Amino acid sequence: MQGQRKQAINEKSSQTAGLTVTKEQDFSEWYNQIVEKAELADYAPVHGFMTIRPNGYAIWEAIQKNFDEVIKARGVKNAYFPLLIPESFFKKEQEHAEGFTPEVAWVEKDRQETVERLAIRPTSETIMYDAYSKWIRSWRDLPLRINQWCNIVRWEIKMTKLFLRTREFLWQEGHNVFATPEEAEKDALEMLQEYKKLDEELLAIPVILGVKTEKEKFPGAVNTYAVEAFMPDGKALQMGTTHFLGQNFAKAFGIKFLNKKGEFEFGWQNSWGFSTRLIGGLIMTHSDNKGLVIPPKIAFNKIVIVPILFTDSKEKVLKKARELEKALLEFNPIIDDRENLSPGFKYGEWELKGIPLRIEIGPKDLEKESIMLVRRDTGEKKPVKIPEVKKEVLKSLEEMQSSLFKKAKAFLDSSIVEASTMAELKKIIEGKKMVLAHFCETGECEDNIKAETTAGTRCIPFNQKPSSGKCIRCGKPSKRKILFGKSY
RNA sequence: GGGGCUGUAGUCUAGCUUGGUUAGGACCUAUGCUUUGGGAGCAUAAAACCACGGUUCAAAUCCGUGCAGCCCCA
Repeated sequence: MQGQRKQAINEKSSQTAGLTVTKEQDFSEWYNQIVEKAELADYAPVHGFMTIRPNGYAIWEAIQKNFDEVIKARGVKNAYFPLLIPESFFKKEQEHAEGFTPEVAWVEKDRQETVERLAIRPTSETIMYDAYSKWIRSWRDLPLRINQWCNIVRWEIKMTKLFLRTREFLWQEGHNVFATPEEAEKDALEMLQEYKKLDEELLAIPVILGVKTEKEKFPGAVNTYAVEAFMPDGKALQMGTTHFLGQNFAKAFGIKFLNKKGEFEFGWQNSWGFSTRLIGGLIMTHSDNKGLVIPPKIAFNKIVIVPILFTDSKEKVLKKARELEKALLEFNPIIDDRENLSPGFKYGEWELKGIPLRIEIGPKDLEKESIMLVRRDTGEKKPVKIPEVKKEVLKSLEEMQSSLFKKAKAFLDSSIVEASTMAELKKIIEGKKMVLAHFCETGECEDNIKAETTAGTRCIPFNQKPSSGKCIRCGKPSKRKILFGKSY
């Protein structure tokens, strides 16, 4: 809000609304302005926390609604587990404890009555699996599939980027238990496909699927899979992750069942989650220099109707606009009948807020029994006869959805470049693209590549068919290629 | 983890260097009138020095600490 932001505005002080920087000029500031001006979120009084405003929360609700149906069809049930977790729970699984302890927020106040500290959940494996150990007794209790929609707190030292990095965020975390490893791993991979579908079909954000390296995987997991998108500023963004946990947590928490032979066995588990970060990815991927662009499928209000109000024809125009509103009710249209604002102002405002379609209706249109239909992403204006409106709206929404995806897909595809030397790799990453290269998959080489390239280079998970070659760093045999790039 | 910058009405700012009238302007908001096909006009009103401490006759201004925000580098 201050600093850079002020400088940016000084340059264009005559402008009173809309964005004051372009996506190309200053990506980071452009992002901040969209979040603020489209009223998606706001800064909270406490460092690293954010308030999600109704416009932003509506996007989250649409994601929730869609995904909730998906998981329920898979037999997952929603539940809710406590916010506070006893410290001892954390220490039961060693890798998990080491991975999360540095960023746990502890509740210290008024806890004299107990010796034990309480953690605000940074993730809920421990508290959920403690409950699971009580609930699971027999093979007949499996599979157990439970998801929760909740908030979590990870007390990072550095942060702040609304939606992308805050200390508190909302997410869903699913935790399933199976009788066999095959089922658990298969389910984790299927969930990865569900994430891909959600990201691509609903959010219109193309993703890459893959498995994380040893260094990048979730603390306590056997395998971590992820879907990653690529942002216009040259950084990858994780859009969902699933973990095959093996029996690590089951052994730590005593999740065991009697199998058909009457023997005790530990359960095989997986977990999977995505967060409000998706909203950050959505904003960065589709929005432009006029403001937010929301893919139609995720937009709650898909249409804004702007009646053009002249004194002598106001009543007639408003009446027709209200009829349209009624006819288009299923798209949750906004009718902007504010009389003190000019149409131009309204166009700008709704473009900033990302409403997918605009219907302009004025006296000239009435004479022709038509309206003007305007697409948010292309700005294309099209006269439509009134009886055809619903049909054209549906068509435009579909076209917009697929056109946003195609555009983002073309960008992703053009952002992956093959390299065979470290010099090439560095150059490509500096050019804000990702590198596809052979890699020996040792932690040592991973660290070296990170150290030798510009800041923030990471291995990006990528499912690549096996192919033989030499590691780009050490020259040792490589079984497949892997992606490298900067990452959020 | 390292470095830099910033905090004045709901928003953007002037004033700070060199302490000194009633902290000025614009947008927004409210009311009234006139308007409305790409960001309308006039009038009136309401509204601010991040917090705490220090220096001083006097602090938005100088100093310290805290809180908050932004950027760059790891």
